[in-house]
Amino acid sequence: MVVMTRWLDPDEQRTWRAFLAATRALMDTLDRDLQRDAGMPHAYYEILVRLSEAPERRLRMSELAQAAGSSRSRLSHAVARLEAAGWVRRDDCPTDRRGQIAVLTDAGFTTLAAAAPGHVEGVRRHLFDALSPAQVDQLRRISETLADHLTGS
Amino acid sequence: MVVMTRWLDPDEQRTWRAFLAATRALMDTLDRDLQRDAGMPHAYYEILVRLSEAPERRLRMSELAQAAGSSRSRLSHAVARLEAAGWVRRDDCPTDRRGQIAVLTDAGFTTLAAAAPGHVEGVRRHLFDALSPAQVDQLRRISETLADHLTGS
DNA sequence: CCGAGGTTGTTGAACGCTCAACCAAATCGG
DNA sequence: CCGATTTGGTTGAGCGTTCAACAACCTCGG
Repeated sequence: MVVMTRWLDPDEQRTWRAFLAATRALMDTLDRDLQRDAGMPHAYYEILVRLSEAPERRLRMSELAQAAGSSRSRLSHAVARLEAAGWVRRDDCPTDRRGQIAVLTDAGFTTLAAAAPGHVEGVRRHLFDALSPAQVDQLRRISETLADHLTGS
Repeated sequence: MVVMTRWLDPDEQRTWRAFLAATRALMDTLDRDLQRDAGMPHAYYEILVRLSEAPERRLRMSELAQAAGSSRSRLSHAVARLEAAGWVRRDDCPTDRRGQIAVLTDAGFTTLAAAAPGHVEGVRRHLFDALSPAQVDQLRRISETLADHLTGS
């Protein structure tokens, strides 16, 4: 059976391309700034953030992967690098002998604290300063809807 | 001089994290689908799209990089791969001996035509179907504002 | 016409991500 | 209690991106 493709109309085209351009430019900028100023990509920064917010700054690998929106494999590679940098340590899990627990070290926390102001400033300048309060609200609703829609299917 | 960091308030935090989660999930999904169904990452798909829309399906490397939102280096590597796949050809530029012109081959066009319906369907399902018409309009304005703000600074 | 400086495009190394394969440990069904 | 299945995490290969360095060419002032 032949199914007709529901192509994008001109308005949707325009929206989609603007969305692509905007998100790419935004992420590229933040990523480059973070790499330059803190020596780490945004994905690693986010891992450190999630760890810093966890009780005792420790999380099971799989929970950390979930929180950071990362695959297990990606996280495993990433934590290996973060461990080599001295920013994260691996502990064995007492209740599950398969488990590993990633722990943010003091050095990791210090590095994160040094990187955060510059990064937040970038997010503010490149995202929030460009939008009206109403648009920020719209963006929140849109993003939450999309995130629900994508992770719930 | 010490400058106070303008931290994100809770609403901004929530917006930023939802935005991160949504864009990451969306791009990951589309990228994976495209890789599975068409054997190419989204960045390569976009290069083929831009070429297909150009007069005679040919563009100077630097214009193509601009159009696809890519660095020169990235495009150079990408076109090398696309050429190896037989989807793109390189011609010399007649007016500038430094120049190279990327040309979409018939095989490239055929591959793109085969990949497009599935990809567009994905964009529709994961983005437009989840949003109201008003939200699509909001997203367009927000994206255009951000893109202007980022590329114009 | 010449040389300085800018532009175009490529290259190779380092790095991060993906995917599939894999091991070890936990859990489930009978 | 035992085998089958599932879960947690790691590994290595292949690929795409970045960055810095580079070569070739153009351009513009003098």
